[in-house]
Amino acid sequence: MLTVKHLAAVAVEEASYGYDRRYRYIIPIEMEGKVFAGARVLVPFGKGNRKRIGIVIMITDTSGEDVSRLKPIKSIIDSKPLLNDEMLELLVWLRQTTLCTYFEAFRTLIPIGLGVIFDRSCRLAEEDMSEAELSEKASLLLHAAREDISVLDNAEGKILQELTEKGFVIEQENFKRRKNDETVKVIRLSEGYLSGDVKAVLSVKQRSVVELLENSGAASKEEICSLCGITSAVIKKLLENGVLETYELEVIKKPNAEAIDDPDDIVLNEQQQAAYDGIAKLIDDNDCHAALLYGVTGSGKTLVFAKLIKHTLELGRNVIMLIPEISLTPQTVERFQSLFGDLVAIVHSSLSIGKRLNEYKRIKNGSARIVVGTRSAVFSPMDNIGLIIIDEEGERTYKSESSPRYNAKEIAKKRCVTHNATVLMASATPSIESYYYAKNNRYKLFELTKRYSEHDLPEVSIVDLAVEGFYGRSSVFSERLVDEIRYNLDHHEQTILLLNRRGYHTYISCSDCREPIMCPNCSIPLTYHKTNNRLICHYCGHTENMIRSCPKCGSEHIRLTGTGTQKAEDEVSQIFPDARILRMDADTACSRYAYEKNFRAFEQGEYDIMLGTQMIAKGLDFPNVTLVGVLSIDKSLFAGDFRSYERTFSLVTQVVGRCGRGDKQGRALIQTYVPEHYVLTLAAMQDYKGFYEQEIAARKALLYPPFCDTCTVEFSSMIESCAGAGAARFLDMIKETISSGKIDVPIRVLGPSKCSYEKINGKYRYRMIIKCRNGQKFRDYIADIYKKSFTDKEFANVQTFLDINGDIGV
DNA sequence: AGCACGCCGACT
DNA sequence: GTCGGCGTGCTC
Repeated sequence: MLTVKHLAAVAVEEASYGYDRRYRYIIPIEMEGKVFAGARVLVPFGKGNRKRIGIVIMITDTSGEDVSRLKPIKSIIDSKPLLNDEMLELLVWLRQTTLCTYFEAFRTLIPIGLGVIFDRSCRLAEEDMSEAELSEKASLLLHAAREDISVLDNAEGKILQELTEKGFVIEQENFKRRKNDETVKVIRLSEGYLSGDVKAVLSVKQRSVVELLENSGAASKEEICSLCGITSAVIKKLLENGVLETYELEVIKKPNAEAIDDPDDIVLNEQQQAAYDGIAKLIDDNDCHAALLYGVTGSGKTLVFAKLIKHTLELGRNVIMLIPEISLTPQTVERFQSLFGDLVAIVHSSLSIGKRLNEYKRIKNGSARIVVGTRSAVFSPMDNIGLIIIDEEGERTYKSESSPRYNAKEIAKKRCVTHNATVLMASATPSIESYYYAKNNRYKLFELTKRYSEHDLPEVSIVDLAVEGFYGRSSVFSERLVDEIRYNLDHHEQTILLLNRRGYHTYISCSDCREPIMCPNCSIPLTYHKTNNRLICHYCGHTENMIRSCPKCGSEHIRLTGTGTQKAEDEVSQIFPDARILRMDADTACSRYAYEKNFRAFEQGEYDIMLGTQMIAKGLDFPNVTLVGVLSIDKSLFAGDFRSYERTFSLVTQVVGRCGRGDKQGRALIQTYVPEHYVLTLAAMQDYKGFYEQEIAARKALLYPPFCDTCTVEFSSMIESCAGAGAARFLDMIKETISSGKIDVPIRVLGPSKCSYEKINGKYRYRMIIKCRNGQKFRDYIADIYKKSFTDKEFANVQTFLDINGDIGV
């Protein structure tokens, strides 16, 4: 072997966790110095040496080692690194802590617009060569290809390789950007015309175009047309005869955000100032810190954030601010744009690919210094971070539910360690874990207990549905709630109604055999939607026509029960025919634009009542809302996850906090069958600390986070018995480690058992909960078993995944 | 996942 | 004897 100096440790795309490793490749002499860690390369992989995209994790010296068994890199995809050292380290860490593959981690670190699709095409060499040395198979293939080139696409790797090596076939590798950068087509005078090689007799109109471009250099087609008063036909002709040419100009669009407010104008009250001072001191300290800002609803956390951001920028450092869901917090986003203008970059998943790439570039080149965004924004390629804010830190949207199953809070902490920055978590209802850490001094605790407006918290009443009369048969409204809504309508004040079920009727069953009508793919009852007279599964999206008779027994006595938002809307409009009602749920508001438009219309008083699912419960600020009605909360309370109480408490507290934000006192009514339940009574009093004391005691007694970590292992398969067998085998593998003494971490295994919704999307699901101590030792232990499952035949038809500290219910 | 190697049964 | 079944193991 010649002088090979360096090797590249490469992780390949499309590797399952079972063989996702760093593979070492020779860096050929001609690529010496051109291959970088954090850049992609194309490598031959496996027996067939099929080309795969790989990411270089590391470059090492050969140090004289025998290198003859290693393969060389085929070609370079990125001429410079996409990931810097911090991001590379984050990639490796993400894989290690969430048990995902290198490429799954890689994909979350770069915007989708930088992804490449690799495709291979082959053509035959033109020159004649002797075919004598070809093997029989290769010769056959060559002749077939001369008839029809497409046979090469499906050819056996080894034979094709022979033909390429001997020069009969030339392979071309094409990398396509998944989507073009946001570019504009620009027209300029061609090189040929400028150098005088292209001569043309120009018409008057053509002359005017050429003159324009001689002066301006380049312009878009539309600009030329309007400035010269011509149609595109003239340009087309000029392009044809080579006078003009087009090229793609990459644009970095300036967002049209202008700073119109000054953060210095914000005046903080005494409590806010105290919190600000304390947190600012942490930032100044230039060491990593974690802080929790517990502030009741309406206490003005956003103002404190604005001041802190301003302070951080003045120190020359940058800020990431995470929010749970961008479309639900348009007001927050607008607020920050009006304060900081185009220093703000907005990052979330409903942005177009081009826009996202654009924001990514603005962050990377330093022109955006504040990132406001959802979960994935925590990976923003930002240098010199001083502060990461996580607003509504208890929200479940910070936890990814698909691989890599990371929690943005953990990523934020990790990045703060690297940058010596401060992570600030904030909420009116912090997660039990966070508040526990704050009380135990792992986080610094700051509190805002006063509401910003002079009004007290709303007056909250719990309505006992077992006692209180309903307004009518099959109504979801108690008489009391109807009275309160009427009062509000009479006084021209606005009302928010929360109902956690979409659709019209939520249960369709047969009166004779009493069977509910289920989704064919999921073990979920179908929901009736009146607007299109169809049955819909809210899990997999399956829809079918409304049935006339029971599919089981043929009876025509179909019963429709249960109320969703659609029926509730119908009911409100029957009771109050003149009320203007806005329904907000996943069926009415598909796009972010629709959300914003509707919220704004409601804010401007175009509606009297807003009725919706929990999307309307949080973060919004409508001064004229003085009544909040929660139609039914019981289902959320008994959802079967150990976090159900915490989530219900948070939901009720937050929605109650939506009212009385202006200068009028607010009222809230919560309808329930369990009026005595401590979660509801404490939420009614907005007593977070009381709730925390109850909940932390329960967590301790039953051993749940923060007193342990959880690792969910889910097994799914189209074949029910396979899912069960996989789960049983996994448990056996754990047991083997115990009986052979190969385990040195404390664990407690629950299950495996069928998931409560046993079948989703046609797949049967089992899950197992492992209570553990989430550290490197446990992860190594469980990763080893997980890896083994990939080669175990019990798992042939089973998909398995692990989720550390995710949801354990459902 | 995909591909080759290898070790047993039905065939020239 | 050998062609091909798919079980097993590896992928730099």
